[in-house]
Amino acid sequence: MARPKSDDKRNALLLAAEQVFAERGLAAAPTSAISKQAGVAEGTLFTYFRTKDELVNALYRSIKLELADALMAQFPRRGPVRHRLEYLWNAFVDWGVANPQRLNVLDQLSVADIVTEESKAVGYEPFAEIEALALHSIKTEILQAYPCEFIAANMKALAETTMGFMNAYPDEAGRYRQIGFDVFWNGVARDKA
Amino acid sequence: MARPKSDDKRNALLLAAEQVFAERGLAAAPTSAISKQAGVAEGTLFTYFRTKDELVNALYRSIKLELADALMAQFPRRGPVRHRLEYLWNAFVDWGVANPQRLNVLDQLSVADIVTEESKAVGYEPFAEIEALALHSIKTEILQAYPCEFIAANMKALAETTMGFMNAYPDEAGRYRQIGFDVFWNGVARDKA
Amino acid sequence: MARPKSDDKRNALLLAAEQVFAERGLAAAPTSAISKQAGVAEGTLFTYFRTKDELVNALYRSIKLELADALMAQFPRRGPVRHRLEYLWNAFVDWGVANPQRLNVLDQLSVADIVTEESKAVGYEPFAEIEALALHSIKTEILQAYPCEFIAANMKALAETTMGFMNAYPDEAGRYRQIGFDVFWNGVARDKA
Amino acid sequence: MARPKSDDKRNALLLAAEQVFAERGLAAAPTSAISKQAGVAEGTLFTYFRTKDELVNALYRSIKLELADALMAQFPRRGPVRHRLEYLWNAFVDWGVANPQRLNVLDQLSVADIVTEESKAVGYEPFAEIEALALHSIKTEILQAYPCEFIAANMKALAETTMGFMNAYPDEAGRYRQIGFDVFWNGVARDKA
DNA sequence: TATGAATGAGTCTTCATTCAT
DNA sequence: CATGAATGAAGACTCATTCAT
Repeated sequence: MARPKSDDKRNALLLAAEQVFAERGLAAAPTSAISKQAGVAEGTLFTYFRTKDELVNALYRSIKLELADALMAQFPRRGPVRHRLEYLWNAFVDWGVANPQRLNVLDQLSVADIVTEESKAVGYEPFAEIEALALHSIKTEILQAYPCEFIAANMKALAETTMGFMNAYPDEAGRYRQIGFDVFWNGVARDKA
Repeated sequence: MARPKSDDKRNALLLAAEQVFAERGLAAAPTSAISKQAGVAEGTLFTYFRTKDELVNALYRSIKLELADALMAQFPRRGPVRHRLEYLWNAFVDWGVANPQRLNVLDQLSVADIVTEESKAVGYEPFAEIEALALHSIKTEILQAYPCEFIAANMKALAETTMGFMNAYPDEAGRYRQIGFDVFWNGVARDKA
Repeated sequence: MARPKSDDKRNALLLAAEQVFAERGLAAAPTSAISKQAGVAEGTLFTYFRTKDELVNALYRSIKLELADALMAQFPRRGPVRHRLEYLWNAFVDWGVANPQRLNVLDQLSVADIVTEESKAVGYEPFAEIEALALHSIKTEILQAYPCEFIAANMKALAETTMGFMNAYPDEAGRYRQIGFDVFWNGVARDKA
Repeated sequence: MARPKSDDKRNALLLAAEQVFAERGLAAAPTSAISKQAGVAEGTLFTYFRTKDELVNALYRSIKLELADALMAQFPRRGPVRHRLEYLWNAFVDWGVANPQRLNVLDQLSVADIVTEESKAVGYEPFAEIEALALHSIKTEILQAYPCEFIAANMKALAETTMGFMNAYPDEAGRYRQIGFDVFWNGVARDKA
């Protein structure tokens, strides 16, 4: 499809949606509030996204993509396994702490049934790539013989938990980031560090 | 009393709410669908719960209570720490797999802002007892010197991840239950098993 | 129709209706509020009045009847015309000031279309009698040659206006009662007093 | 602007509200009936008036304004007091007889507690001007030494009574208009005409 | 007869979406 | 393409009335 005139407007709408969802909750967020926050007319939203659901799904993908980029942009392709995993961990956790609103919305979207399976698949794609890249090069070496996706899922779960504590106790954010990773590493590595 | 308010009907409404929330999502669940599913008139819902929010909060508390009971009813007060933690793990995970719908709704409610802080506090109460009982007796012995709530939160996160895999791969449910616990235990225990 | 058991309850309901209408306005007065105020169950109201409309009409008649009684109980059958009219005036106005709530409700009911024409006729009956008694014995003497009901209607209108001022400025209630009557008398009498 | 808000539609809604209130009573007038009568969709009403209350208040003000205009447009600024008062009387009474529905609704609104004090104040404004103009120039001359507002209130009360008779007996409307004014004038003037 | 839970039509209002300007 | 008024299908909640107890 030919893109509508302004990418700026599209981005403004996505950003506005994120803000409104974070403030009022996904359920109670009318499109009118989103377009207002974005500084465009109510009808304009629908020239960029055919329906509200489409906007929500686009937002989900956009956040997922940005997150994937945060993880991969500087990912070290070489070096000790522990270092590389810790790099991923820190990149993930730092992103979440730097973008609490975005993380919050991502949480909401992840349980909302508006997000289609297709979007979830698309959103997962870059992570599959990351995992493939990171874990595959690693598995045989020193991690437990668990399914690759299981390890990744656990990492994600522990990282999100850790973010929660980092946000709740900013003074000890550094410590939580560290012990969070320790829990993960000790949980899945064959030998303790 | 003319016709006393029936506990059956109240429970039917809670159950119906759970089903409808699971099917259509918390956001898109009209009270009319709930009363219909419960087999009562639309108005009847409001003689048992003054508002929709009140119903949602009651449901949250009810699920939390049931879950607490599933964990605590047979909880072994003595014995090796590992055993007792594994008991909790299995009880939680088995409950979640046996009640996927209920767990799903609990997840939705946990991020919904309809659930009040008070409800969250009430819902947390029985778990505080678990934590006190389980973790306090443990901390000094063989677990890492992490904040008690951090360990609990990690346990919950890993357990929910594990449940996801148990549901996705029923044939290997037993194995996932086991390795899930291993990840947790190795992550937080001072010495590997 | 055979009267239900308790006249007390019937009166309690009428009184309660009056209070609730005065407080919340005729429009926003649910029957449940009335029965609660009367100290009976919601259903009980409907054993004394088949419908809400019937209750409203009964209340209208009851107030009208009480008012008529206030006017006629001690009405002087003899004496100078001016005195007797002034007696009526004072009785009316004093009743309204003593029962502002009842007067307020009467005003609401008078414009509400729930009150049937029949009720209005019935409510007017005693006043017709009063007028007949008072004015007929008077007309030919010293009042203007206006239709009897026109004079009565003017008297009522002026009296209600006067009551408004008496309620608004209680310190000058006596004065308003007096000048109100003067306006009426000078308006309809053939010669100024 | 896309489609500007149309004054026609706004007026249609006010007129429709007036008709529906007159027919069914203020209490039993759903907004759906109003929008239907106005020939617009149910939702449209709420783009012109945020709430039903706002519509009601706007209607009150609009009627009051129209009435004020009917009285003042041609009001004679000079001439004998009696003439000028009679002009006002006739203008008021003629307006009421020509717009019985509007007058009826005004009466309903005047006792309804939906109409705010602010609206009442605004609605009274033009009449204050009338009073100032008419009565102030008069008080010292030939009227009784009554409070200005008391005279005005009596005038209104008598006028509405008169209108009732004019409507009830159209054949004698002219006569009632005359004798109504006579009652008023004789009631408040220092000397009989 | 008294009670109050049960009923469901009806109320005001919101909101995603369309379309005239 | 941008605008925002128009639309009408829901949605949460109320309430007069019924009826099981």
